[in-house]
Amino acid sequence: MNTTTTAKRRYRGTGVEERKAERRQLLIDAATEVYGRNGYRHSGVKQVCDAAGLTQRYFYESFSHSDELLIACYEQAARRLREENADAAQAAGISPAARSKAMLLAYFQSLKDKPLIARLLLIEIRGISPAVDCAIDEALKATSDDMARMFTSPGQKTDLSDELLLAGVLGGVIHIALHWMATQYRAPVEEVVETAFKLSGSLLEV
Amino acid sequence: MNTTTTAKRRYRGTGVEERKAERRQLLIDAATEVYGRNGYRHSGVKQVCDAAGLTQRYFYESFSHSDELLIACYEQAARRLREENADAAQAAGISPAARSKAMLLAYFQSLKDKPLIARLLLIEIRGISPAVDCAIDEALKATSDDMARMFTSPGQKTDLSDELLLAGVLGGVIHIALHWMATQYRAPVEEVVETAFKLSGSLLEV
DNA sequence: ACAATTTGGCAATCTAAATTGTCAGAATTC
DNA sequence: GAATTCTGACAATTTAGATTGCCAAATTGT
Repeated sequence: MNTTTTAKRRYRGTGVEERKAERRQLLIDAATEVYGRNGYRHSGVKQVCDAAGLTQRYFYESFSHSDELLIACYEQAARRLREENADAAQAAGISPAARSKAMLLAYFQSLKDKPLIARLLLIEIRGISPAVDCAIDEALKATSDDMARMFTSPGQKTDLSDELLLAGVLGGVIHIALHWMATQYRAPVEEVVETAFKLSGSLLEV
Repeated sequence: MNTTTTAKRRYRGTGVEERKAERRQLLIDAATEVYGRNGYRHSGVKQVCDAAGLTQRYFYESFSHSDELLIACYEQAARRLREENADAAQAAGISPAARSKAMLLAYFQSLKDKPLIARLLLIEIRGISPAVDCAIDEALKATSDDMARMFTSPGQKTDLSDELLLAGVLGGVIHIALHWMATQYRAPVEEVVETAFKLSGSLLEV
């Protein structure tokens, strides 16, 4: 049906591995879209393959379970979001307040710009399988570390090792995002950032 | 097999409705246990019925979908928890700080005492179906309202209508609980309460 | 004791989806 | 242009579980 995909076919020219990797990435991107739209547990292998323009046969070429694909999607999305946030924070100078605000702005703006990814990252994601939960925990831990770094000035030796409080602030930020999403992103992003910043005040007043 | 259940059998003596209601409650209690232990999506109708000492036939007598039972379990657990918290807060006097601390203590203590219910309420619960999500949102909204009431002294006219901030603080409290649970409730409850209280400081400084 | 009702167990059915298998035709290499 | 490899479509198989149907045993009212 799709002769557009034919354009990239060179088989033997580019090694088998490369084409295989292309298909894998195609599946990840399509799945990110589908999962974000329907939710993981309301999407099937077939649906994802159709969206990717591939047949089910290729699904099993790259992934053994559905979970594996979900994890790949989640990790890709989470990594990109973290990178964007880190870049934004970098660009904001060294003041903890300025950096954390920049980071929050980047975070919320991304969620608004890519609502499907927001859904993938924040909703319907827990409890699929232990492996998925594990990937989530790792991503949250990494984000939590990022946050701790934002709130500490370079020379400062403030102890932001209070994991519980960090987890709480991060959870708060996530729920602010969830509430914002549930209300169709009605509030302006600046207001949301301000609210999240207020919440994280407990980290600054050490 | 169970002749213990026979003790309550009186059929015609107690009306059909009453026995039906008993069975329904039996299912809810058993399901709360099973869902808390395995997670909803890894539990089946059969498993729940076995745990309740009833056959699958009776499941369909009281519920048309599995979802319906899940919602019933969730609502019962959420309602009880809110009641306990409200009672604890009541008993703590009128100072907002004292009341909110009492409420937080009651909340975390309950989660520790009933880890299965904690799992049911906080994990693996989102995204089952729109109806379930709706029940969750309602429960969270109610809890959020409770919180707003705790943080306002009776005579005060402080405006705690900032839904976004309330959602954030509640989310933070939930994630503190999640982190606590994930680390086998290692930290003493007082410390957890203190952390949550610190986080909610942004509500008091108005 | 006997008829009527309720119960519990389990088999049969239905559904949906994952996973595997087959194969004809397209593209590539030589 | 013939042999080889890759592709896409789809059928067949498996699996898992929900949902329904049936019946013999237990319980009750008379």
